[in-house]
Amino acid sequence: MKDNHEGFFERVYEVVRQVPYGRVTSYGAIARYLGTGRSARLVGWAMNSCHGLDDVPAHRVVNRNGVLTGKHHFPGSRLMEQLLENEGIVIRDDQVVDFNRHYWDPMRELPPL
DNA sequence: CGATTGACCGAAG
DNA sequence: CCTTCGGCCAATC
Repeated sequence: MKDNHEGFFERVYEVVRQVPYGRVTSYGAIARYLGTGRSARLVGWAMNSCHGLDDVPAHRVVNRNGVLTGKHHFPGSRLMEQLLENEGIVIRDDQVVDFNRHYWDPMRELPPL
């Protein structure tokens, strides 16, 4: 509880870590929650560094379209899809079915900064 | 310190 | 509908 914001990553990780089981969120939503808003790419960048962090369920983070954009970065070919389906989420054509229903908005669920 | 990039988003052609 | 472009911000080369 002191070096929380060593970098932008830690802040992203913190939000992703709070994503409940069986839920998904988007990069833009996290970015907006952090206040960066227009820098959703930074969130994706942070995920690039999330390799090795088991506390950061990157598979629960998709783009605003509900498409598993980062699935290509996961080991294997369909690990991300399997992880999501393992949580009860249905994936079809690399896309989350009923994304709106599984969507978890940090701004809506988490308290404001 | 300058230039590049990156798992995005949104708009425009 | 699909492709292209710009922006925005931080980390990396």
